[in-house]
Amino acid sequence: MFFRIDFNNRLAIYDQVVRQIKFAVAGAILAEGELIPSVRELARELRINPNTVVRAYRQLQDGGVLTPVRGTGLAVATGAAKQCRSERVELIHAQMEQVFTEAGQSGIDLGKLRALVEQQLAAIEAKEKHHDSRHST
Amino acid sequence: MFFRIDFNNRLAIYDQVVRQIKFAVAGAILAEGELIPSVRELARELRINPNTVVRAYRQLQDGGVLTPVRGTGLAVATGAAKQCRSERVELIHAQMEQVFTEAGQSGIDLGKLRALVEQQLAAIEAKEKHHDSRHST
Amino acid sequence: MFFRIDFNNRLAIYDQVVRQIKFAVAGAILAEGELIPSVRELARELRINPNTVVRAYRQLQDGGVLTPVRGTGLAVATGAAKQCRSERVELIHAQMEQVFTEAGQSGIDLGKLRALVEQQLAAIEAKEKHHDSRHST
Amino acid sequence: MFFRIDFNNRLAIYDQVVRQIKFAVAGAILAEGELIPSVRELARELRINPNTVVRAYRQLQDGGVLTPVRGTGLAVATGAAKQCRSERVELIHAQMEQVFTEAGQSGIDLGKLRALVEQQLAAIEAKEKHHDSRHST
DNA sequence: GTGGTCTAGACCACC
DNA sequence: GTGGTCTAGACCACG
Repeated sequence: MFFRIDFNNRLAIYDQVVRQIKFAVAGAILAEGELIPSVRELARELRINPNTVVRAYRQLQDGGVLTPVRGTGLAVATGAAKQCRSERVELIHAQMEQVFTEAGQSGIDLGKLRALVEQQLAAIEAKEKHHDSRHST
Repeated sequence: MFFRIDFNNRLAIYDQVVRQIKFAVAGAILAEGELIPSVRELARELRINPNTVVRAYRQLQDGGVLTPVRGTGLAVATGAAKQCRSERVELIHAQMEQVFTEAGQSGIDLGKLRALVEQQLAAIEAKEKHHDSRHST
Repeated sequence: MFFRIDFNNRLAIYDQVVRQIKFAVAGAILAEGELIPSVRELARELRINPNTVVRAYRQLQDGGVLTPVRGTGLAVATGAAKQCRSERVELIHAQMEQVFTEAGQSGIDLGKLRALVEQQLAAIEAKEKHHDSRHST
Repeated sequence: MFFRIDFNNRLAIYDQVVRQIKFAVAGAILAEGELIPSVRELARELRINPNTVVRAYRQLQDGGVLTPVRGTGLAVATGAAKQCRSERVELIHAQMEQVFTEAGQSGIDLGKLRALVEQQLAAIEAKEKHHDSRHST
């Protein structure tokens, strides 16, 4: 599929799944109306327990991102793309805030901090270019 | 004291204590050889259970940051400052990596991401200047 | 299970658990990869508090003897057997050193001391033979 | 004085003091009727808290090993030597038993165990000879 | 079911 | 007063 679980991440696994599904919808990797992978399939792929996937999917249904298709499975709800795009910024902002707050408390030199940040941004940029060269978004 | 606990943070409380003590040592807020607050005192101040502090302090002892002074309390170990300064970068780097990895996967626009980052950096810079104006490091 | 707690021993209970688990791994009573008893189970069996077991298990994880199997329990880490075998000698040596140092300071007659020692060794030998007769090592 | 405190020993400090005083009496290093060091003096020498010495001395008084000499201090009680000599074996035996029991449980090879023991015995023998060459007991 | 964490409250040895 | 240990009982995430 389109993402992996970071077992070292403090974020709960099902939360990671929720996030990533939302991101996929926001980025149109999952189109509205499209069927998402079955619980079993995603669980196998991510090597996590099916119950964990169930939990994530339920949360996404409750949030209006997914909608059940009788006898078929779950599909991305109509209107979910827009919603997820706006949530995306919030989610990232919230995480950024926490990390930078802690970094600020650490008393680290601002220059070093900026260097760390630039390094990360560059890594993303590199990955994006590589991705674009394969198929345009 | 010199920090607070974020009860909403997914990071375990004792881990937050460990982190903050390390940061304090790294930033020379706690000097080598200096006695740290007693278990009971810190617990009272942070409004957490003494056992939680005990656990953090024990971890710091195991890590060579603190050293016991028999019947008196715990003091910052000699050589801890240097160690904590290098650990500080690692800790922040690790967190950054996680957050930026997720941000990258989110497919967010690189410009928006950079804007978010700059906002955070500016906030830290502002806080630091304010701090410097009170007493120079 | 394979050991008991000596509540009169000055050694902390969780340290006794750590010790005995290491010995069990060293002696191949617990094989690498094998699941160890759950926290609750061992606590029930040894009639100690689960938290005490938690503490011991955590220490063993930190020491690389145990490794978590997500959602399943804790297993003996690969490579732990060798490590525990070498630790075993160190642990016993350290205890021996203490006792014999005190014995030496006591001014006891060397002959009497040797007699005490031989008595203990004989006891162990007897027990071992008895053990071997049940199932070969 | 005639002994040191092993701060790594699991035995409580005041217990170590008690033991060592008894051993000194048993070995006639402290003769019956002889004044023992004052609380302050011993505390300073062993680098322990005077209260700890007080506690040890009280225990020795309760055990009939020491007896107060009005306005002067504490002296070795008459009859203490014999008593301490018999206690000495018991004390060492008890410790030996514990250590060897634990060693037995460890499943260590009997040959290796015996080697460890012989090493310790040899160390004591060497020390004793050296001591005898200075002044005969 | 599993381990991980936290709280509350107790006792001990040592200063 | 200090830290060290243990118990009892609770909640959470994960399988």
